[in-house]
Amino acid sequence: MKPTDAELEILQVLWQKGPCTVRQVHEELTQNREIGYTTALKLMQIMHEKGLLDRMEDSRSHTYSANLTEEDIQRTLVGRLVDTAFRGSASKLVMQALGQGKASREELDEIRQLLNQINPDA
Amino acid sequence: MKPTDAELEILQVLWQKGPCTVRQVHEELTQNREIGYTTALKLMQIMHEKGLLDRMEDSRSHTYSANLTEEDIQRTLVGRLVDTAFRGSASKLVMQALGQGKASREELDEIRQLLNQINPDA
DNA sequence: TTGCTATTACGAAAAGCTTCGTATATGTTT
DNA sequence: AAACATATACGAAGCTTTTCGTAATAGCAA
Repeated sequence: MKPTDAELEILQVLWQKGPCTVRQVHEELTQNREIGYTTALKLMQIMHEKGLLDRMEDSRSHTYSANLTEEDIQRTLVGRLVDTAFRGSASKLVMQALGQGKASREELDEIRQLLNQINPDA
Repeated sequence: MKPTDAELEILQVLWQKGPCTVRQVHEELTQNREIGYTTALKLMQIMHEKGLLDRMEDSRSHTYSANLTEEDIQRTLVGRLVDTAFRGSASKLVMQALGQGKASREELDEIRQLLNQINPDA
């Protein structure tokens, strides 16, 4: 399940804030860019139809929540990117990401630790 | 410059085979999926208009080549994915990619070496 | 030359994504 | 109850991407 760009924006809000009404999501989105209320509503309705969001119809307004975790989507998107842009080589993607020089020393240490867990005797 | 999915397929062919005619690209694409000749042609014409491909009009048939390197596009796509799906954290993406367990021991060693180059005294 | 084949050019249909206007329903306030 | 505010529902327009049919063009073969 690969979300579209607009869908991913909405998922980000729900992952960070937890279950939200359309109004709450819309307010968050307008922090970053202009987008109409009914646009956000429509997107979330479609995402619900697709099974991407759960919906609680408690009160007058509905409360939506993400049906997949952030890690689920990250796994999907990384897998796709490896296949389509890196000819299946996850390590090439890793090298590219590390090469951008945006990771802090602490993050690099974390990665080192993970490497040791995967293949300790190197 | 973010290529579409279909555009990326074509770029992959050109990166691997070097400059190609539409026929050559089309033959390669049909190895993986069904796609009409004129569909491939149209895509390549559009990519040329966008500046994504160069075109040599030598003979009757034209020869196309990628205008950006594989690394250029990889950098763009990784950067976008980090921003949209990993909240800007390149190291989270790296952890996710490594966690999939698809990298061989040799690849992991390569990554270790790169880590040491970036931040040797850890 | 006349027809056959391979190629590009053009246009438009089909599908998916994004956007929002308008209508409708449901509470809330006076 | 009447007016108002807030929500959802619906439908459609606009844009991008993907697809291919048809026409025009250029070389090749008979």
